[in-house]
Amino acid sequence: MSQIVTRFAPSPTGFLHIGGARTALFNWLYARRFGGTFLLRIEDTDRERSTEAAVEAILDGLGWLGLDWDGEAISQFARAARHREVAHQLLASGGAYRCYASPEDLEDMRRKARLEGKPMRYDGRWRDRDPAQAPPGVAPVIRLRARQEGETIIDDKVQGKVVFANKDLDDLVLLRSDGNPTYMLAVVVDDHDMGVTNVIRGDDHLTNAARQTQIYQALGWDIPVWAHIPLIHGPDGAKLSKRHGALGVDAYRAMGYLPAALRNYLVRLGWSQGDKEFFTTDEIIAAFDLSAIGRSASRFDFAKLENMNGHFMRAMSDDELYKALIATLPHLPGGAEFAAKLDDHRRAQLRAAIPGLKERAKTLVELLDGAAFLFAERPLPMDEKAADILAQGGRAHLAALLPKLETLVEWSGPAAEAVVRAYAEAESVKLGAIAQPLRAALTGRSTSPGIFDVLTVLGREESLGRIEDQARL
RNA sequence: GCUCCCAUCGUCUAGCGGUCCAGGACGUCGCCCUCUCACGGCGAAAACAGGGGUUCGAGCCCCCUUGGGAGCGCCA
Repeated sequence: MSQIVTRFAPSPTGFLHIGGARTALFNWLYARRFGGTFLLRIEDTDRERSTEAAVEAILDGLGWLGLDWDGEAISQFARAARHREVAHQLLASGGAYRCYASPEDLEDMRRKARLEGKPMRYDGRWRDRDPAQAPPGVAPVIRLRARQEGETIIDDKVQGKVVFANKDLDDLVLLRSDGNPTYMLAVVVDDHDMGVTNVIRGDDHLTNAARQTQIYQALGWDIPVWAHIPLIHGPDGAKLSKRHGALGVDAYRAMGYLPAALRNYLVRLGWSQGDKEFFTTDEIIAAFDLSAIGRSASRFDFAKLENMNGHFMRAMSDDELYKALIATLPHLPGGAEFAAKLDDHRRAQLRAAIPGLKERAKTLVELLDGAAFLFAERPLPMDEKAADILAQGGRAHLAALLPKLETLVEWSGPAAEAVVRAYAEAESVKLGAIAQPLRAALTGRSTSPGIFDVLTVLGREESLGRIEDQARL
């Protein structure tokens, strides 16, 4: 088997959205699976809409997702001369011809086609016309002299065999009148020159594959193996657009998702291996194959992503998770302010709190939120539920408990627990009746990690201070 | 309109003619665990779009209908 070469070819007209990320992932996986090469090509031939910022966003997004490409990213625009060369080569061989039809002519064709209920098709008026008849002063385009009879067959790894009648495919433009290549030409030339063996992309390109096949044939080049994967839809089943769901991958980072979780989720959207849901990246690489990809579009479901992310967080070691949180801080809402407050003491507290926190968080955002009590300053603001707990007899318990806690020689979870339990027993109340007021006083909320863990992480001085603040009111 | 693709629980999916009165996961709802919230455990409700064939037998094959989607540019 020859060496596999795949590529991801985004156009830098905006951020890297989730659909593009999945396409990149599949290409990356396929290359990694078969020991091949994964290339990146920026399709920046549309100078009007391409921006440097978008290129940056795409590279950043791929980097964050862990999809490393081989070699330098290639700029399609920089290869325009080569595209022109190929167009002229085709012209010389008779595989293409100059077309002098004006935009108005084309508009007429379009109108007529619509009137007759037919799809717009270039009528080939210059296909066999003597160029001597060219109207003066009109810059021609170069069109492919496509086969008009027979069929063009796409043997697709995902879609199966798809047949297009050549009569339905017209003579596409290869080179614009301004001398710039079209996407169709550029893709074929670049994929060929880059040695791309497998083209994996969204199935919105399926009909393009037929047109590109014709170009390959005219050039006498080998046709790559096609794999057109189904698109992702938004939660409501409609096409993923900026209105709903089609966020840039940076947004997913800001929502606190882990790259490994997002990869797992994305690959399971359309690809499966029996009932297995969770995969390490190595497992996916080992198991991935195009033949297991379904052909129907799927919806993006945040609930499942979130659940999956929670699994990944819990599966991580405390150290890894801690590092991931710190590294992601600049991207999380409120993360920058949080980072500013991080001194050595607080880093240690945060690290110590991770085991209790990670059971309760599905995203890094939730993890950060759960850690908020560590950084709260006395006197703590109480949320509504916490205030309720304290108002309904909680304060009295705290006042009674405080001196007992103050006598503790050794400040530890088990020691504090012994005191609290003894007190609850003496008062003939359930542990919860004491734990909840404590929680309220210590965190300002009605939910938190185990209360004895909180006591430990906060330390003696801060804990007693917070309890006293509430006991005194 | 034309061409092409698709169709199993709300969602992602398993199923490659009999072992499926359809399995798993998320979500939902109970119960258990329990200092709260989570986690975890147990359990429940929940689907083969409809209609024709083919076959001894169809979720799996064929056709039609319906419903989704994509493409039809001198955009990519």
